[in-house]
Amino acid sequence: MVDVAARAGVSVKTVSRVVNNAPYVQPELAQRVLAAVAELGFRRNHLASSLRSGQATATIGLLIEEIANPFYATIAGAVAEVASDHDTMLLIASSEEDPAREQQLLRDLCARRVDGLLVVPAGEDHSFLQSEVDLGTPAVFLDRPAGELRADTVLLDNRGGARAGVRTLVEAGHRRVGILLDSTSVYTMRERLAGAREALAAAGAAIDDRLVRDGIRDPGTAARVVGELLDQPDPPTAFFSLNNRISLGAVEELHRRGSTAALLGFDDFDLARLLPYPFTVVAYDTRALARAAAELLFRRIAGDPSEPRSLLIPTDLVERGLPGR
Amino acid sequence: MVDVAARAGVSVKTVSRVVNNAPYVQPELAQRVLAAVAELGFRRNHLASSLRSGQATATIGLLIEEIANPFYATIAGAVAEVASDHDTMLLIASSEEDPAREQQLLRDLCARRVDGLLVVPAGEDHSFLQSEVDLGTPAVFLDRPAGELRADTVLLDNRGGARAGVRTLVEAGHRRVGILLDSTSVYTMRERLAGAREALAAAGAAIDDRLVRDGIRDPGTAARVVGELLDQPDPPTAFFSLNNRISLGAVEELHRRGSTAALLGFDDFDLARLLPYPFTVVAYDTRALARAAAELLFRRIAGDPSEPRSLLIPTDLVERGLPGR
DNA sequence: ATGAAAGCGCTAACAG
DNA sequence: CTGTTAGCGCTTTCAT
Repeated sequence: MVDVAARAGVSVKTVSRVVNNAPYVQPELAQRVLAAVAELGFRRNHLASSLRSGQATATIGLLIEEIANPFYATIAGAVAEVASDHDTMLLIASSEEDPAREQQLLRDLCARRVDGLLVVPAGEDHSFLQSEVDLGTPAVFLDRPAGELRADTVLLDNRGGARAGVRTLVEAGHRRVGILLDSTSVYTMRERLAGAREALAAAGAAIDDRLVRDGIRDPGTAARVVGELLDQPDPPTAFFSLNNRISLGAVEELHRRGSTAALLGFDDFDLARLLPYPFTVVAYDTRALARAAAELLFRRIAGDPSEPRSLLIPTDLVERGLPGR
Repeated sequence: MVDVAARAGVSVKTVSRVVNNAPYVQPELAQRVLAAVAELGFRRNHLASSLRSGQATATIGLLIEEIANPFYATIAGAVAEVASDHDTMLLIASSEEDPAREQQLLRDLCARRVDGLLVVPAGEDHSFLQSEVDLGTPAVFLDRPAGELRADTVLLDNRGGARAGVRTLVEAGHRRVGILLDSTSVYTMRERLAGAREALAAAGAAIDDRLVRDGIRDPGTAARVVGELLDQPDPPTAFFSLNNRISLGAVEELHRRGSTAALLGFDDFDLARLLPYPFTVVAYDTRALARAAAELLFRRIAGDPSEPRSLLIPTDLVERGLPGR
């Protein structure tokens, strides 16, 4: 900038004004400066700029589990759009479900002085963020609630969606429902399970805990567990799979066996229509979830001082066939 | 940092040393500093640090078309892993296939003084990056070659993969092959088309340009075009679809008609096994593509001064059934 | 409307 | 081993 100023025969401050499109610069001087900028290939150092001006790195941090996962990729895409509307760049970090790593990454994002944080939390305690939030780095949590920290939160209606879905199973006459999930250590799984329990309880159906199977991490395991449940005496007449990885394995096994069990899944699929076994899903709008969170964050960045808010994104039951009992 | 130094009764330099784990600090002083850091909630300002130290923002920029697209999400995931190995964060920007936007985003990334750039190019001319590269911001292009810029490039073997795939069609007796693509303005499509032409030409099959259809952007259009081609006199006996969006539509239409045409697709599917119509694909390792590019970039960042390199990632023919003529 | 000087928070270069 | 000083590139403040 000093070089540009020298070349244009003006002060650095004038260069700064021109580069930032500030008013009150004579067109003639501005021309000279622009010419010098072009000749010298000058590019403003954004780091120095935001160091001096205090805030506004025009960057937000997004912390997710894993960017390659389509759910998080969809979130990242929607967030990127909102960020782009605010001329803001996106720093993306993947926690890989490791709370220690999550904490380190969040600290690092703060050290880079992002304007705000969008977090799909992995850990249970985010109190370490309190000082950052107090110091003016707003944080919005999405998909899962923050632990030990009062902050804005945007969640799916996991419980309500599961309840509505399982209610249709009950209404179709099913009482023995096999429930397949990965881990109760994940908030969304607990909520979905609770919703299922509520719907069954409302029908006066005692829940058979032997039909609830967790630890299912991949389609192969899901297929095996479905087989085991079907092979036991008094097998389930319906299944509720709590995410789409599990649904996939269930579809395969039910199709393979020519079963007539009903299948309900949480999470929609792009290709559900083409799969060889009909099933109904509890769908939701991932982009709406992410957009709501991002827009809330930018409102906070703009200075909205109101109390922390909790938003709930509704789910939608998409019926694609559900055999009765 | 000044406050921490005062509190610990040491100089700022000592604080700096402690915070950066520099050697030659008495454990006792280090303890005092660490205590002061904790009490004051001090967090090092990464911006100021990299401003002063010249380089090393520990950030790389990734420019892609659209993060929500699974192909790019997979790339981002693999890049994030490599970056994480180098304690580096990832700034992701989506060009949305707009060359002007691409240029603006790349300039912005440079203004933020990223240590390097990973680019899936959208535009045809990247000469504007020359000065940045000369000034020490290395750039590696992936999936498509850079325009008007000598730079490292990592590409898929689009042409070879298409050639090998279509050769199997030819060997199965097919001579009339319908070719479905979105746009010849995209490098990868041109290459795949060229590979298909080569394989057909090698078999002495005159290419019927009426069987080559472009402008197919979605599965619905793909299905319609497949129908049109099958309904014309002397229809194709096989189809080659140049990406998986198109393959999806083709699968649907062929299945719907109970057709016996062979289907070959470029791009593999997660769920290909479950789809209702058998087809063979030219598969490739997207993560390998991204890893190779990222590793090359970090080698450049570390100072590798050798000539720009071009890497070619091989493809793999996955046969899942291919009816003969 | 333009410029001079100070300083954002940190680290490099030197002293001690 | 520790401290002092200067300065990264920019913007703020206050003159002019």
